[in-house]
Amino acid sequence: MTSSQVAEHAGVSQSAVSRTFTPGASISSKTRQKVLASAKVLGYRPNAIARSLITNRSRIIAVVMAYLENLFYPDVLEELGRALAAENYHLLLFTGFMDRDSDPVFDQLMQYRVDGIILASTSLSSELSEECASAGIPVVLFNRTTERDAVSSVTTRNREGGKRIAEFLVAGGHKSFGYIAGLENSSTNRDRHQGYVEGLAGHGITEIAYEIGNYSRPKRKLRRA
Amino acid sequence: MTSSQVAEHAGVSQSAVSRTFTPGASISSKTRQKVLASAKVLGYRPNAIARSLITNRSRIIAVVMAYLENLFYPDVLEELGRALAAENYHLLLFTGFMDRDSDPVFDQLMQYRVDGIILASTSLSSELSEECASAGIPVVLFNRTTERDAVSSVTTRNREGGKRIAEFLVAGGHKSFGYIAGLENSSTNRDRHQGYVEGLAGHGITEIAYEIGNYSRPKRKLRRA
DNA sequence: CTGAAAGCGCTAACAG
DNA sequence: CTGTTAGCGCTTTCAG
Repeated sequence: MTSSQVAEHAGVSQSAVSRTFTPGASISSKTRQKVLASAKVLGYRPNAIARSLITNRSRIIAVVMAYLENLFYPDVLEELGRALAAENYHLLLFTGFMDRDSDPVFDQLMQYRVDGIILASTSLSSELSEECASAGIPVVLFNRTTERDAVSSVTTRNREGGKRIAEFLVAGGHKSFGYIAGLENSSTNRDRHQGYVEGLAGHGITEIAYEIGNYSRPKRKLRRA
Repeated sequence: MTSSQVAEHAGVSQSAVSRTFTPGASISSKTRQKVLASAKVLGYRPNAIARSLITNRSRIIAVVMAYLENLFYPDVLEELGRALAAENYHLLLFTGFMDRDSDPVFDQLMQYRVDGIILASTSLSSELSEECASAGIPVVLFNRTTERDAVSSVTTRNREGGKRIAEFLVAGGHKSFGYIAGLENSSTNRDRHQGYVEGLAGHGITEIAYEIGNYSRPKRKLRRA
């Protein structure tokens, strides 16, 4: 079903059909009704692909989440899906690859001319971040930060969180302290650790056991709903 | 960056550029190299949107998962992402809406001319399932079954599972039995229940307490990674 | 408000 | 193997 076919059926021009499905386009409600009626009969839906080609906007946002094992991410994903749908955007998900080889992912992603990229649980090589910038594709990091100021990022206040944990433990009367790191060189981990150390330092505590955990646990097997 | 620009830069026809990026196309390796070189310099990537418009294949698979709260689904999603990427397909995710209003979702989904639809944690209204069929879009249900034979589905053997649980409990010497249902009218729940009842019946047990749980638990709040 | 016409970037015959 | 040509389905000037 194409707009031309609908136009023919409705006895109007193809442009009229296009205008019918373009919010705010200049069209009389009479013509509009005719088109809508024909569209319904023929089961017509505008072709988003063709539209994208000419408007240069795909209304697709790429979301890159290397893994979903961390329970936090599915929650985020669901929320993201809801929010994007509300704005009539669509979510192209890239997941299930190791953190290392994200470059080929971007190659794919660029080909779809996505309107924006949300990076969670992965980072962008500086080369690619530059390419996105020069291509005019907005990139936002989620739960990550970076020094490059071209890239926006959304995170929680990890340092504050670490500090509060420290206060909490001290207030609980604890006497010996430790810290189990996540991915050691992630900004998330650095910030939490810093806050924790600072918090304890405020109480004159400097002796803190340290271990690296990498957020690891035995790999989950597929489970049944 | 368009193929024409690359063609000009490389001193070949635009078709040559197209052929360079079409696996199996008839092109000399000399021309190919020239094109590849120019493409690299200019940072060219084929426009998947334009390609889709003419080939009528988007290489996009829509995955519909109403919610991701059940830990099983993120696992599936990750696996799906991996598998699709390996075949050079892309995953358009629809999530974060209530089970009821999935019809508008399909409206969106149809506009993108997806090559196929995977439905998990949601069902398709018969009307839409028909429309997909007539549009030639393959649909597969995941973790759901249906009577309509036009629709394929992938599930685990729930009946067998229910039966085995029964055997297990009996073998453990238990004497009184109960069953907590999930969503009561889902095929998944029906099959498990049936298997469980059958299994127990095999041992002459017919008295089984019954309660509906709806897989519920207090709604999870956003958690930090 | 409406239609005609030009093209978005690409693939797919078609000749050479 | 290569270039030329004709569209894919749509939006967007441009006249009327």
